[in-house]
Amino acid sequence: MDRSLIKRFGHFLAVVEEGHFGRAAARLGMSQPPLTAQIQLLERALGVKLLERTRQGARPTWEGELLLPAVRRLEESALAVEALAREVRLGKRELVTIGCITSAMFATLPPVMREFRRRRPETVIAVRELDTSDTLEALRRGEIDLAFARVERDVFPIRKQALAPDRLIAALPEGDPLAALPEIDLVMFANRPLVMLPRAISPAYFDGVVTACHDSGFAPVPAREVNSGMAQLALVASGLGVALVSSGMAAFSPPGVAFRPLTAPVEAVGVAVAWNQERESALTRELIEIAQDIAVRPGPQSEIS
Amino acid sequence: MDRSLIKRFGHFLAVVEEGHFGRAAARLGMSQPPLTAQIQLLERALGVKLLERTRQGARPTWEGELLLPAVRRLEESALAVEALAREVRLGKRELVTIGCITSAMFATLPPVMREFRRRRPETVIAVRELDTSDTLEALRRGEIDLAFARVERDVFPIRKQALAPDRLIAALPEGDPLAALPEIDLVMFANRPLVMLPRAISPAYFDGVVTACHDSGFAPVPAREVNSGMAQLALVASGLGVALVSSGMAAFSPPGVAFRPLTAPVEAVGVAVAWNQERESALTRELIEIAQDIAVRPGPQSEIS
DNA sequence: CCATGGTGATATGGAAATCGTATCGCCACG
DNA sequence: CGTGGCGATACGATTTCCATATCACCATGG
Repeated sequence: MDRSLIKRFGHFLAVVEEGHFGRAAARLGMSQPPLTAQIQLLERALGVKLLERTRQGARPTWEGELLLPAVRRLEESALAVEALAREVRLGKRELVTIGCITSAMFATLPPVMREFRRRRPETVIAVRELDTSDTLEALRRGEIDLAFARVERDVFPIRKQALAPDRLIAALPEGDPLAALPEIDLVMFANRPLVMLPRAISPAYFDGVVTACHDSGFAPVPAREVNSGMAQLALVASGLGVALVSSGMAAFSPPGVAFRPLTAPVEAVGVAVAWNQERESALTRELIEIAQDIAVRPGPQSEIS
Repeated sequence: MDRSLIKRFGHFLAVVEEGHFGRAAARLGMSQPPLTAQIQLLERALGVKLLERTRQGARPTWEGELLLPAVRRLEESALAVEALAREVRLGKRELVTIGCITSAMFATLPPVMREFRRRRPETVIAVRELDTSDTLEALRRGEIDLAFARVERDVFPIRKQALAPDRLIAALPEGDPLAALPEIDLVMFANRPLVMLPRAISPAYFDGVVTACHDSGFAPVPAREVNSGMAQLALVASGLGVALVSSGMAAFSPPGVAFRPLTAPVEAVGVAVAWNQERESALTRELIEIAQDIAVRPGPQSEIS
C-alpha cells in the first residue's frame, strides 16, 4: 500500500466519528473540500466505497463498517508508537534472560540450565518462550541475552552456533485413517489442509515445509495460520488439518494428536544457540560453551524416545 | 501525531532491515538523499535519534530498538487494513478469531472447534495462543472475538461465562524424592523454590497459589519468573524448582516433569469463555452457546485421564 | 602518509501533492 | 417554490517530496 493512504484513514475515522464532513474537517484543522477529495482518493485507491453521503451527513457503508475495526487498530498502533516515543525520550542486575522456542523447551534448555546452575548458582536466569523471529528481535533489543531457536544464519549483529540437526515429522488428528500407518509418505498430505506457522514467525520452518512438499510433487494446501506451535497442534487435535512439525514437538504428547515419522526423512533447521555479539558478556559466553558441550555429548534428556 | 509521519516509519523500517540508506532507498523506489531527509524529519518530530550512522551503514540506536516492535506492529496494522480492504473488495468472508491460554489448548478448545465446524463449515476460525491478560487486551482491541482464559470476573466491556472448575496440581522434576509419593501435601513445598507466572499474566492463578500456600502455613519461596506455562514447566524439568499448575497442564506430559495431585485439593479459577459485549455477533453468540453446552455435558476429550 | 572509495548529508530546482477559497449541484424541508 | 445545508468541483497558491549534483567525512589499502 502507498503509505500516504494511512494519513487518509485518519480522515476516514474522523468523518465516521463526526458523521459530517464539515465537522470532521474542522476537527482535522482543514477545510471541507480537500477532506472530501482525500476521502475520494482513499476510496479509489482501495477500490471500496467507504461512506454513504446523505443529506443528513455521512455514515459508513457496509464495507466501511467492515474496515473500521482494522482502521481503528491502525490508529491505536500509531498512538502506541507515539506514546512509546514519548516515554523513550523521557532508562540491568546480574540476570541472564534466555529466549527459547517451544519445541526446544524440554530438549535443549533443561540440560543447559542444570549445568549453568551447577557452575553459577547465584546467577538468576529468566526464561521466555518466544518464536524464532521474536528471539532475533529480542536479542537485537537486548531483552534477552541468549536464544535457543531455529536461526539459520548469522545476521549482524546476531551470531549463532548450530547445536544439532532436526527433522520434520507428521502430526495428524487421532482417529485419522493415516494415523494407523507407522510412517507417513509426505505425498499423502497433498490434498490435506496443512496447518502452518506464518513465515514471519520462523522463515526456516516455513521454507522447509514448502520445499519438502514441492520435493514430493505438490504445493501445500494452506489451512489456517496460527501464532504458535501449540495453537498449531490444537488445530490438528481439532481435526482442522494436518501439520509438519519439528520432532521436538512430539515431546509434549498433546491429547488428540498422533505423530508419525516421514518415510523419506525431511531435515529441518535444527535448534541453534544465538546471541548478540555486540552485547556479549562472560555469562553469555559461558552459556554458549555449555550448550556446545552438551550438543557434542548429549545426555538421555535431550533425545526423543 | 501528524499522520504523515506514519509513512516515514516505513522508511525507518526499511533502513533498519537493510542496514544501509542506499539499499533501503532502492527498495523504497526512491533515491538516497530524500530518504535521509525523511528519516531526519521523523527523528526531529519524535525528538528521538533512531539510527546510528556509521561508515558501515546504519543501525538502530538503543531508542530505535525500543521503538521497533511498536513500529512493526504499526506496519502490520497497515498491512492488515490493506489485506482486509482487498478481501472486502473481492467479497465478504466470515472470520472468527479465538484466543486461548495454553492449558486450555487441548481440553477446552478442540471440542468447541469441532462442534462449531460441524455447524458452520464455511466459517474460518483463527486460533491464537495468548496468556489471560493478553486475551483481555485482545478482546478489548477487537483482535480476537472470543477467548478461553482464566477470567475471574466481568470487566466492562468484557463478559465471561465460567465453564468448569479447576484445581491446582503439583509439578516436580522427575527424580525428585517427592515424586515417589502418590500425592503431595502442599506443606512439603514450604522450603522449595516455587516457579511462578507473574501476577500480570494471570492474576487469578497467582493469587490462588499465594492463598493456597498461606492456607498451608507458609509463604511461597519465589524462584524465577517466567512468561509462559511452558517455560514454567521447563524450569521444573531443569530442576530449578517445583510449581503449582492447573490440571490442564498435565495433558502435555512434558519430559522431566512429574505431576501429582495435592492431598488437600486446591481449587483454581477455571477456564471461562470471554467476549467483548460491544463487539458481539451471531458467530460469537453461537460459539459461547457451544462452549456452554460442552461444559455442561463434557465428552471424553475434555477430561484428564 | 596519502589517495581512494563508500557512507550519509547538504543544496537546489522542479514536479507532485495538498490546501483554501469560490462556487456549484442537489434536494429535503418548511 | 424558495431556501439552506449537505458534499462536490474548479482553480490557483502553498507545501511537500523528489532527483540530481555535490559535499564532508573517514576507513582502508597501497
